[in-house]
Amino acid sequence: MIKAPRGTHDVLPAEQPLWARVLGEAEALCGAYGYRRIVTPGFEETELFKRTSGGGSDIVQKEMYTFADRSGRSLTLRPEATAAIARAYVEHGLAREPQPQKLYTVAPLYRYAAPQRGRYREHWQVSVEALGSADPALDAELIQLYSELLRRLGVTDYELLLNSIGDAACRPAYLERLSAWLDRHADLLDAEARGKVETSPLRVFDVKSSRVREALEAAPKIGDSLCAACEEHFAAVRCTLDALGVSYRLEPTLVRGLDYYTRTTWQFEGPDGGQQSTLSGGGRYDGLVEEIGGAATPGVGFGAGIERLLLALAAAGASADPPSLDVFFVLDDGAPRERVLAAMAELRRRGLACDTDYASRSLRGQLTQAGRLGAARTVIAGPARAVVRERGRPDLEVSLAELAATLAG
RNA sequence: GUGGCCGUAGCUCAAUUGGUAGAGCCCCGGGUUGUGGUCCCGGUGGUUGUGGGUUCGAGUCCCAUCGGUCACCCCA
Repeated sequence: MIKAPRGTHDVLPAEQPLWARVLGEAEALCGAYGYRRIVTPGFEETELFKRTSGGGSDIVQKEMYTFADRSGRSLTLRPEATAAIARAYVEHGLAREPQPQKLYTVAPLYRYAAPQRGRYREHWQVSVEALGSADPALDAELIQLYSELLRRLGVTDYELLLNSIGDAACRPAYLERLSAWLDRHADLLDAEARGKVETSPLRVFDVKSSRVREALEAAPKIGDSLCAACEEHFAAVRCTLDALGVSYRLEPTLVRGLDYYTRTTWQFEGPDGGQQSTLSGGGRYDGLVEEIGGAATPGVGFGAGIERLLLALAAAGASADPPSLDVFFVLDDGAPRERVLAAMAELRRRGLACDTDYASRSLRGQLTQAGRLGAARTVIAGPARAVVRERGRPDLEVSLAELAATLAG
């Protein structure tokens, strides 16, 4: 039997109401905050992601779905949305429109990682980005937007981690200090940490070994090495978050997986006990647009995992109502089906949700089906007359000719 | 990519030391019942993830493979 590919999943009709609620709230919020929807291709030139994510990133090193098309071009299923949005921003001259450009997209992303609960090879994210402004109020706005989404969906069990990782002015000097420290204390590190010293020293802070972590507490932190401009920016972000009533925990070792981040980085951590607890994550990327050939342009944004959010929602016991049905038509023996179908079409034209039996069910079976579908009213049609049945009301008998008018009125 | 655990009907699960594959729910039909709910009766549905192997005989043991899950890794 052919099954969905490893790491992918179907979203069945029964799950759609909850998906619609999540996506509906997300889109409504983006609109309320002035973000406009953008849709980019599902795949891009491989070079785009290689350049922006960074050669040392896990995405580029082992997670991209890269393939050559029939003409030999190297293409990659998008593993993240920000680079694609920045590409569109440059390509279509959005930089010449009023700044900032506040954009969002809802799209499936592809990463060849080992599937696990809450971690898929194809997963959906809502990505929200503000390009063209370095205003720290935007960092705070984006963070607050997502916390508002959580609030609206009833997710309260989470934590916001916040950090600043500096910029091109102060990070290089910090990395040298860190590297020097790591060299001096190489004996304290394990193999995993040593491996990172070469590729991306910042990420040594990610190691799991508690012994190494303890040792690293004495290592220089980026927060103590920020230049004045970064320091000021970060202070403004925190100040605005305080004003917005968003609580957070400063996490000096929070480093995100993509090379393009500068200054503010953040992550929302959900309740799911396992390792896949990140609900959303983002940060500022003031060098990204320039990296792909645009003018120097600041930017900030985040990606929020839909499946992860659904997991948190399930933990919070959330549910959503299935779509409602206005009228279900039951046909008794001898009922003229064509006339009933015509009446149904007329009602649908008037905006009523109608359905009937297509499975040759018995009268009892049809009534059961009406109940299952949650029909507000049920019409039991006979040869010449019909009974309109509505919960809490006496049955109403009408002729078939009056049926559509009665139900529409 | 590495390691542990798991894989029986659409769903949740049974099946002595290897001996013909079952139940509940769901679905369909019927009976009961002043609504379609309840209760009762009956029925449909499975090459036991897949492919090999051992055996007179494999859901059960062995190998491989696919998938899930947990951990590593990493992230959403």
